[in-house]
Amino acid sequence: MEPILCYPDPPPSEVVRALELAGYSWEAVGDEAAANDGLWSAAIVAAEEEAEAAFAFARALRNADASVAPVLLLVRGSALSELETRHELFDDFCVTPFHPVEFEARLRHLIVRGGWSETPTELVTYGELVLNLETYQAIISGRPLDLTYMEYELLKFLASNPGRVFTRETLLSRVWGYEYYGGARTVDVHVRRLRSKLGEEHAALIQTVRSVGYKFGESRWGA
Amino acid sequence: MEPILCYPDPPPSEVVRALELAGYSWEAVGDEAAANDGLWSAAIVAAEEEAEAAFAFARALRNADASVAPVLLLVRGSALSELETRHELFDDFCVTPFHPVEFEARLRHLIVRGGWSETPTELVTYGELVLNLETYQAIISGRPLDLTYMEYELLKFLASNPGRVFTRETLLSRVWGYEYYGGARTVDVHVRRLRSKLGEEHAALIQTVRSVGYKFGESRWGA
DNA sequence: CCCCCATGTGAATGGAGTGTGAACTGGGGC
DNA sequence: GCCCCAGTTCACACTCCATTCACATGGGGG
Repeated sequence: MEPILCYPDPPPSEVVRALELAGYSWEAVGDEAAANDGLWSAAIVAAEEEAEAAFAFARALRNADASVAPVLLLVRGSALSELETRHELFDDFCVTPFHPVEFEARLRHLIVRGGWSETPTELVTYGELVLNLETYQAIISGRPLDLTYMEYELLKFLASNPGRVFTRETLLSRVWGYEYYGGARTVDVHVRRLRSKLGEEHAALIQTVRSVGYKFGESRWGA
Repeated sequence: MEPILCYPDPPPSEVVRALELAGYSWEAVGDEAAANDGLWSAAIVAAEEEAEAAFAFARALRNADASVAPVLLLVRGSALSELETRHELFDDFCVTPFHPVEFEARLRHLIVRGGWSETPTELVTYGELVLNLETYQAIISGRPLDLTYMEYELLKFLASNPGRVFTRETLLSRVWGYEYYGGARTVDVHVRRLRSKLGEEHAALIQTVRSVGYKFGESRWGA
């Protein structure tokens, strides 16, 4: 996906934080000249300080025939009235200070509606393992894994909490999700099937902790 | 100027107050039938309570060919994540409780801009499949498909979100409408009819994800 | 008014997925 | 070296799910 254009350079720290949190790639520019090279999936223009300069930048973006990326304007609540005569300069605005969730929702809406790019996919990754939560698919070292529902759920849970040890009882209640009498073997068997499908070289991703349970990946406390 | 359409009837009191304050004329309706008579400069859909009904109303607005009024959605901050797959239903949203000044600014922006995102092409394509949203026709490999209304709607929804898995419940609520009671078998049967009409070679476009639901086409593996 | 087509629902079927018991393995402690 | 315990592996039975068929409903057009 194309990165997101930010103005000014550097952007406000809350913008950077929200972008990183949402997993977008971005790039900051200080003037319109720099904005004309490259493709952008959206542009964020912070008009909290030096509003006039920001408006000028937005106008330049609009005039540049190449870039038709949608513009998200950041503005103080006290400055909302200044938008009244500038509707042509932006596509959406966000009142600062903003909540990161609202910010991301507006950004996503702009990008999706603008048809500029696809939404970032929800992924769980660990090393060479990638779980696509939207498509229920798993890939390791580029090779697709053909997992059943329970195998997928178990792997997702483990990979979402790498390095942490779970007892069989915990796994049964968190993955299977119901009160369970006996049958701790169930977990073992599913772990075995997972290991065999992960293949020889990655089977060690799921480690046995004797007398305790299983954990995924390396411990955070060092090998 | 044409009045502003409000849903539900009566609208939330804060909406009424803000509209009166800003001097807009408005009218409230309780269902989509009432919305089809008359011209509106914008539509405000409050989805704070009974979000599903509100989404269904917004969808009906979008489908009604007559009304092209831009839609402003009111939504709780905690419900922002529900917007993720519903971007086509609205043009802008406002998080409640809102400040009247922000509300008015968004409304004005919508009206002035006239709803900013006209979809450039009314086509949905995936591989050899082409859906013409204006003429309600479907073509695959150059061969026209004779689809019924529900089959078309289902295929449109799936093809608009390729690679993503949807549960039967999600499909029922998103394609059939909200709070549809009854058989998940309904989805299965329609999928089967779609597959048979797609023909042997393309039947695999709709994939079954066991214990989960259905998905369309291949997965998207974000960067 | 009747027919036809679109749509929804229940039941039968076949098969993939899952759980369980039992045999097997391996390692640590005595 | 032996025993015991925990984990692993295997085979099989059974449950649950998707598919498919057959039929009921109901609305629109001829």
